[in-house]
Amino acid sequence: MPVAELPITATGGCCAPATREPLSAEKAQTLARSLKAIADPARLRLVSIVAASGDGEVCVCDLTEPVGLSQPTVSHHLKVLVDAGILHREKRGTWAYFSLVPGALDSLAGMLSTV
Amino acid sequence: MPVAELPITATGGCCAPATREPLSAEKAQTLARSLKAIADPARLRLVSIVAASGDGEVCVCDLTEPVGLSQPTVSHHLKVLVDAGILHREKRGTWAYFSLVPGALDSLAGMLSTV
DNA sequence: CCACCATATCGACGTTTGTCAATGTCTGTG
DNA sequence: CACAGACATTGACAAACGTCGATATGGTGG
Repeated sequence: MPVAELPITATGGCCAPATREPLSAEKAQTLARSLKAIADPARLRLVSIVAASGDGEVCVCDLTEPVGLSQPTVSHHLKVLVDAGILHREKRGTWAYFSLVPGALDSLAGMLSTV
Repeated sequence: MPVAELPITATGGCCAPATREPLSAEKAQTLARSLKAIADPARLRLVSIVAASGDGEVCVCDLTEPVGLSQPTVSHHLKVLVDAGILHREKRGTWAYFSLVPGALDSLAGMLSTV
C-alpha cells in the first residue's frame, strides 16, 4: 500500500484520551509493510541519493555505481520503494527517472512517532 | 546499536548545502538495523500497547494474549526492541516490566524524515 | 527444600529477503 | 530492419527472520 493512502491517526481533536488505543492488527500490518520497504541499507542509500540530487531526478544508471550493487538488484530495490509509495518512477525514452514522493517519508515518520 | 547512540545529523549549522550528502554505507546500515527492529507488525503492536498503557509499564503476561503469539515469541520480539534501544526492561521479582525509552521513536522518526 | 510461576533461551522448521546471472522488453540509432 | 543500450523480469540460491515446542533459569510461597 502506498504511504499516501495510509490513514492518518486522529489529526486535531482537542480531547485525545490519556491512554491511546493500541494499533489494530491491520494497521500494524500495513505500517510494518511500509517500514520494511525503507528498512534496508541499500534502499536507504538509494532514497538518500535521490533526495540529495540537485534536480530531484535520478536514473538507474546513476544509482548502480554508488551503492555497489548489480543493475537487477538496484532495479528490484527501486521497485520495492515505488510500490511502497516512497519513490515515483517516470520513464522518458530509454531512461527511467526516479524522484521522491513529496511527504511520503514525513508521513511515515509521523506515524512512527505516534505509534 | 541503541537508537539513543545513533549520531544526530548536523543539528543547527546555518549553511547546509542545497544538496545534502547521501548516507554513508555505515550510517545506512545502522539506521536500517534500527528501522528493521520496529518494522514488524507484532513489534509495532507490542510497542503500541506499552505506549497506550496508563502507567507506561507492562509485563510480558499482559502482552501475550493481545498479540496472539506464544510467550517465547513475544519474549523474542521484546528482546529485539530492547536491543534496539526502543524499549526498556526492568525486572522486579518474578515479573519483567517494559516501558518506552523516551525519545527513541521520535529520534528514529527524525532520522527517517531527513534521509 | 520443593513445587510453582513468569520469563528467557535453545533447537528446529517453513517463509521471506537480498543478491546475482541470464534473459526479456522497449527505445532510439545506424 | 538490425543492432545496441537501458531497464525490467525470471529463476536460483544462501542468509536472515518469525514462529513454536521444549527446556533452562530464577524468584515466591508452602
